[in-house]
Amino acid sequence: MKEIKKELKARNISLPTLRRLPLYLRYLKKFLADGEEVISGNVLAQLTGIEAILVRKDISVTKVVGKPRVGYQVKALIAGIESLLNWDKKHKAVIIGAGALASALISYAELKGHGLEIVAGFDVDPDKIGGDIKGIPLFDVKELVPFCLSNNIKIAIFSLPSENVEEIVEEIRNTNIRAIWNFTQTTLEIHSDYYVVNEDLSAGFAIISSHILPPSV
Amino acid sequence: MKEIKKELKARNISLPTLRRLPLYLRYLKKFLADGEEVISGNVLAQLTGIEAILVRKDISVTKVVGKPRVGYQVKALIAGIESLLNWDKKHKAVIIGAGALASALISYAELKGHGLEIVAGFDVDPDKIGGDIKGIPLFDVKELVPFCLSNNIKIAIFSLPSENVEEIVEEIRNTNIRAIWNFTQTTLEIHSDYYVVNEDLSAGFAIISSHILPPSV
DNA sequence: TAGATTGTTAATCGATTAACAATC
DNA sequence: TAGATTGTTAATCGATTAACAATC
Repeated sequence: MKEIKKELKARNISLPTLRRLPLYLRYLKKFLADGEEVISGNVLAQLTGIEAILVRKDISVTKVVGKPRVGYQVKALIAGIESLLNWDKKHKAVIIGAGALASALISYAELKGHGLEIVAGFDVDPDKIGGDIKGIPLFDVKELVPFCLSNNIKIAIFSLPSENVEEIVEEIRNTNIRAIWNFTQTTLEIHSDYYVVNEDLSAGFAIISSHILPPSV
Repeated sequence: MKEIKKELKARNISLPTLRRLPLYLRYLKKFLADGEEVISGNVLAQLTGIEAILVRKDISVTKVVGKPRVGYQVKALIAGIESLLNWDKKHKAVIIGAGALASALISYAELKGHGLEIVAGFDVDPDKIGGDIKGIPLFDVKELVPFCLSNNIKIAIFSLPSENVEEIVEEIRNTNIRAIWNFTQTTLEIHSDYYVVNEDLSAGFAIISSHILPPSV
């Protein structure tokens, strides 16, 4: 795991850059669908609302080179971003906690397009076990470890109540899971065995609400 | 709107700080529930996984002062953060697009605890109109503007397909909405009339997938 | 050729971290 | 008092932005 981080660093790929690449990709695909074959950094900047110089800096990490006076090949740029993000491959994942958020993530078509294959959900609720969400089967959380092992799952998505996070983390250490996408309210430390991305829905709302003036003002 | 941003800047409140405050708040509430009355910056750092010096820096924006050798009053700190984020007030909001993501946000209890009151959902689907999600009524999107006006709604949550974003933004300009929490795949520019927070689910996945090594390695 | 655009190197900006005096 | 912890000021670090040479 450490080597990967080091490698990303050596390649000068920052987390902010990684976060912006999907945005470029989205507009590049639209641009391609419109029949355009080349795009300049300036145009991509205008479409995404990101500074042109930052667009070029970000693109540089893909090693895709553009032609001065012309721009970048849209297809090559799409391929470059997808390759960098490993979005040209399939990623089998499990989701733990089969509630409303799990439904939302399973239903989120764009992620499927990026290679995310959620192959199973796990829950403790007997009413859910044996059922499915949009065709994704739901199993008893007791089956988590054997399922992950026999299907060589590398990614776990956490959408379960905070109370149960700790025990699930322990169980996951007996699997080949290498990355946890964590939507719970428990912050997970990055561990040498697996990489963690903590999402915090309240963080976005903090910005929203702090920008709302109290009624009196 | 510009004055708000300026004011935040004048108070030295950065976006990263705003994003971390909910995390502190979460652990402070747990700490309080455990019967603790004071907490040191170091302990809060350990709980949240954030550097102690950064914790103190972040706390400083709340104007809550601690006692050397003792720490911060937990209740005062909670109150300070909630006040800063306007989480001590109710915020009526509408959600546009009544799909799986809307269900997840409506079901997300923590947001309710932060004062977010989603009072109505809007959709174009006749099967959804007239129904509800967890008791939140769903209306025809045609009723959006009159509803927001007569209920003085200040916050809109976007969870609709990208194709329809533009027209909804236009409609919203005829309301008192001051903030848009945008979960669509269309990036919205911050406008002088309203503040925007763009969420991008693919951004988190980009970090996850780029940290997964290809099978051969 | 002239000029627009890329890609790299340097400068700036802002956020994080360190140092340390103040204080309980 | 002694020493732990706060809060502020300064230093560092990293990301963004600017400048500009290379090039098509």
